[in-house]
Amino acid sequence: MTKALTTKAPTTRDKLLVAARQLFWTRGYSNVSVRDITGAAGVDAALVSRYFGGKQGLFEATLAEVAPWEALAADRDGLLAAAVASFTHPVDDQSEAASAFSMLLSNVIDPEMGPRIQDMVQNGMADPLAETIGGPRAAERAAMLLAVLFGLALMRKNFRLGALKDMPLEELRQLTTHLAEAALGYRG
Amino acid sequence: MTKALTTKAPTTRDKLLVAARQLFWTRGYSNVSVRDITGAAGVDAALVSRYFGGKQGLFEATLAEVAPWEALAADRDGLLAAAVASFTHPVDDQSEAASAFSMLLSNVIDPEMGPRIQDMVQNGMADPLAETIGGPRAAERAAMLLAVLFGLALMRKNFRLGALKDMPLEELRQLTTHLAEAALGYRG
DNA sequence: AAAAAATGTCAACAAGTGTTGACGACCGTA
DNA sequence: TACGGTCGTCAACACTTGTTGACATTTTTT
Repeated sequence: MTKALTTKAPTTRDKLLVAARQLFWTRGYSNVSVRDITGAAGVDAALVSRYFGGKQGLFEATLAEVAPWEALAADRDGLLAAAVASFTHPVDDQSEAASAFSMLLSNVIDPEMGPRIQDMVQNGMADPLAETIGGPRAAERAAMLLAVLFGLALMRKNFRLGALKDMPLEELRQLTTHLAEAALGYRG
Repeated sequence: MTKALTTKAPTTRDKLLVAARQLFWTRGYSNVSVRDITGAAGVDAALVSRYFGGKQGLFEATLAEVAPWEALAADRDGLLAAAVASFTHPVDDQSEAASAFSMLLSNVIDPEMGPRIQDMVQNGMADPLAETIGGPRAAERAAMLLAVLFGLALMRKNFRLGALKDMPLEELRQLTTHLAEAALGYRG
């Protein structure tokens, strides 16, 4: 008999995945040790190698969990609103989307995982985004939009600029939309 | 007699500072080991503790070298041009300004040095920038401008988005100016 | 019940971390 | 010539890193 439908006690593999994602996605790959993860998960350090083949495999497993950027499901008209919405969460939001973006920021700096993250953003965000935008200079405008979104997230969550970090969400969306419109409205 | 005016052979202390800055400012504090630095400087690893009291002291010494943001010397009219100029270098530029900004990016993620960097940007860039901008919502507009500048630098140098990384500098400045104007022109 | 597979525990490893102290070489001054 | 101070070299330290293998335990299958 397989897994029941009700929520069961989490397996060791799942405990590791949960703890690994929480730590990797906030502190970055190199700044998290295997013992940090296994300590948080309450399991033995040797089990990382057993279940995932090692630290790197565990990180890859957390990457496999990242869902495609929801804004890409929107059409050209709804794109701006969807993009802005997906980037404006409360600062301490732990949701999938919020964590995923901060994960990209925390790991693109990493000497080991940087190239891996670059590919994810280029192929999974910038390229499809340019396709949705269409028209002349689509790639440039897509890059500008991402710059605006990531830049604001960076200033708010990582640099913790006073003006942004305590701003009401409604005003933040307004301000983000203003910059995003400028990005999409760019004409060489 | 003190140091002569002509360029002399660099002292060990200077060799360490040069190597440390190059490595710390590109890879981030935690991703650089003392032996990485001393190896690059061609010096024994023990001398870091002797001259700077330890790895942390050496990092602080490199921070002391960072010059104030030159754009802040401009008045309100020249601000935009100066800000854009200070952020648009060739991707592989090794100049003081270019390295300083990539250093802020690489180390704000770091669990140990993050808060230190946050202070530098808040007090050394955001606050004085808001003062220069003046008027209503000066702090918000300053934050937006920094978000645009850092966001574009991030997309270009760290995420290495195809559309930006090979773009001619002239076009990059044009595009950066467009977004920067939008940031400064924001009215609640 | 017996065999086989999966699962967890523990100690240890080689390599790398930052840091320290002993030692000798050098160089200025008394 | 002696002395004192700075400088660089070397070995070692205590600690953390990721990973491995031996062993015991539990679960599943035959």
